[in-house]
Amino acid sequence: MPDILEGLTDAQRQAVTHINGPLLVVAGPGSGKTRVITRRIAHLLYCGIKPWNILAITFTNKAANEMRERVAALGTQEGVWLSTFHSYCARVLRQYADRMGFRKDFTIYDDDDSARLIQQLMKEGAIDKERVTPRIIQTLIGAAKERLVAPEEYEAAPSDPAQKAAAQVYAGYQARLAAANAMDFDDLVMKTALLLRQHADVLEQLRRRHQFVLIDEFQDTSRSQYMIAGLLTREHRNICATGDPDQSIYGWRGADIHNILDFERDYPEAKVVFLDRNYRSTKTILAAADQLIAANTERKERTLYTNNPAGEKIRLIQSDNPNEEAGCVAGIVGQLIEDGFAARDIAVFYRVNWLSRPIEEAFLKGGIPYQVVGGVAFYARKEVKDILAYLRLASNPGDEAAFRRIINVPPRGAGPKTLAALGAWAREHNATLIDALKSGQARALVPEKKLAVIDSFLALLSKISAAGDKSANSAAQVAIGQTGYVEMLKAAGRGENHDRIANLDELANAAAGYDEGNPEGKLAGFLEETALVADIDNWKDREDRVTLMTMHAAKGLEFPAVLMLGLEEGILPHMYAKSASELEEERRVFFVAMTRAMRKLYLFYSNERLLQGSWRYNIPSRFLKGIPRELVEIESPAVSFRERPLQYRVKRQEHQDKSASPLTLGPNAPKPGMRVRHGEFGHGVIKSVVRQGQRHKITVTFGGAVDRKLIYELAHLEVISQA
DNA sequence: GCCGTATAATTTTTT
DNA sequence: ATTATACGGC
Repeated sequence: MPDILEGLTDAQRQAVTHINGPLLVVAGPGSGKTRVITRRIAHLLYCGIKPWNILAITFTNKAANEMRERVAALGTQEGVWLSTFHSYCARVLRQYADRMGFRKDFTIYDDDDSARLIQQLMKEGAIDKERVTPRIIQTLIGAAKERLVAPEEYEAAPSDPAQKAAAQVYAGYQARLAAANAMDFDDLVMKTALLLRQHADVLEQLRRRHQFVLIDEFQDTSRSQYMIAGLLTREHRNICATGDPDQSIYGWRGADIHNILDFERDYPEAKVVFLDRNYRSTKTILAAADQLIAANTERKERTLYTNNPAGEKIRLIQSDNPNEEAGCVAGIVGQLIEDGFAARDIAVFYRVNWLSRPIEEAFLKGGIPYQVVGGVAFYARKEVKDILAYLRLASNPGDEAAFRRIINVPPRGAGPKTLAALGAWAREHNATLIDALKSGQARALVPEKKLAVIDSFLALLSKISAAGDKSANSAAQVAIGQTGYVEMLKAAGRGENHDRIANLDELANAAAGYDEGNPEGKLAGFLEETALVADIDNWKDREDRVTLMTMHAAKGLEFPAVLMLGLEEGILPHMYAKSASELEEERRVFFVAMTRAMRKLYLFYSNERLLQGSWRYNIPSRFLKGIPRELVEIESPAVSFRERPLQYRVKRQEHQDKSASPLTLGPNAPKPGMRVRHGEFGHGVIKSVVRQGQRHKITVTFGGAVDRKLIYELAHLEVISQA
């Protein structure tokens, strides 16, 4: 067992070497949980378990990929099932699609597609959308699916207009999805649960395949996900759940914290391992977080500890308004960079996406390189979604959402009236909109002049489809190059459409990248990947930029320096959080955010903020009072920060003039002699470097003359000094 | 009936 | 920034 157990604590070793029977690992922030999971998989393989008998579910694709790499570094991992819950469900459903009445090339509708469909059904059903928005109905239907409630079982409280509207729409919504051979995100999970429940032979096959099941971030699994896990493991009971109740922050999406809190009730024989030692943060930061979260009641009692140094006090900075706050953030970030922090070591977190705006402006002014995670994600860009709609429609002619999106983009003379007529025909004949375009009767609805345009549209789709059988990239090339989309952008362009065209190039690149990694995937595989990417999956953690992201997106990450914004009543806790349990979840969001910080933590609140169009005076977040006073240094920007952004701005601009593109600095390549700091092993000196493609395999001599082999790009090393 | 332009309105967290 | 909506021109 060469390296598998090396450097593990007792508790970690217990979790890694436990093989048969249920295992619960309650892992505090920064306690080496990912390490335990990857070593555990490596250990299972070492013990002779076949890779294809291991199923590991992670919260994001990024986590899955990271895990795949880390397991590979310890030996082979070829064949281990490693994916998110949604990807796993999609994969299973494709295999058994016929059992659920779908074809295996079904489309996955994103939130936007499903909202549009609901809106359309509301229009057809003449439901007043002033009082009940599509969004509310979407949430209600999602909640019903989470409880595995079918449309005919859905019961609405008579007094609730939103529920009544949902009851009216739900059946039609499912019917239209089925007609389009499409599923929404909630269907992926619900239909998988139903598949396992209703088809004993399928369940049997899957049970036999997945003999060892690991589920990470267990505190954020939903009831139906828990049910899937339970069905798969009920017989062999080899389920390993890892997570932390204090980091459960997706309750609004159906996550049920009781899955982890009550794990031992359903698996009484479970071995439980607590990982309470933190290797990430300073004593100060950890103590503050530990004290804060102690106020919650829905949790497992524990006390976090660390042997790391006490470090600096947490700094609490009050501003008068968001602009001042942004100026302070830019000032502090600039100072940190001057003090030797790399931009990639710094992160700015906020509860709601729109808080990033003023910060971006301040960073632009200050010449601070940054990247925003999420917000308007790449795949949510209009032009990207349009081209993807062409690809989707070519791949699945039933995809009504895709059809409606692009039938008239660029304009083909098919407006609302034509579309309504086609839609009526399609529903009457139980056919797709594409069928409607092809049928003689429906064609009679369309003016003769337009028929040629329609025919070339249909021909184009066949062409894309044919290209899609070769590769995703070739399909994308056709969709971008031959739809007239780019010409349309250019014609409308007053300069800014260059960005859009560049985004389409990037889409083609993404498709090419997919083809390279998945030669068998073709267009359908690429489409599935684009449907299930998370914002965080696109985070370029190798680029030397300051990261801006929501506190939710920050889960699982760590940064030497963290700045948290908008710590005010109404924002964190958010104004929508009312019940006691919702407030506890808000506190956990705060906890998750602060425990990302390794060495420096800054907390910001502003006295005034623009909320929903009007300026409001905010009071500081109640959670700030949950942090022991002696761990915090309270500062007013007027005293220590107001001038710094200006100084910094001047400096950075001078620097910018000299360097051609300051925003594209790559990470420094490792060199022997370089002094580095590792979160767990401490300070060390790089002894040797071996290049492996994009990666560098390095040997580092840490304090106490211990040599360790690390992958430079994965080890999260802090560079103390160059060689 | 469709197309283009202009105007106003709107933001919790996300697979 | 995107989208819903209205209006005038074709």
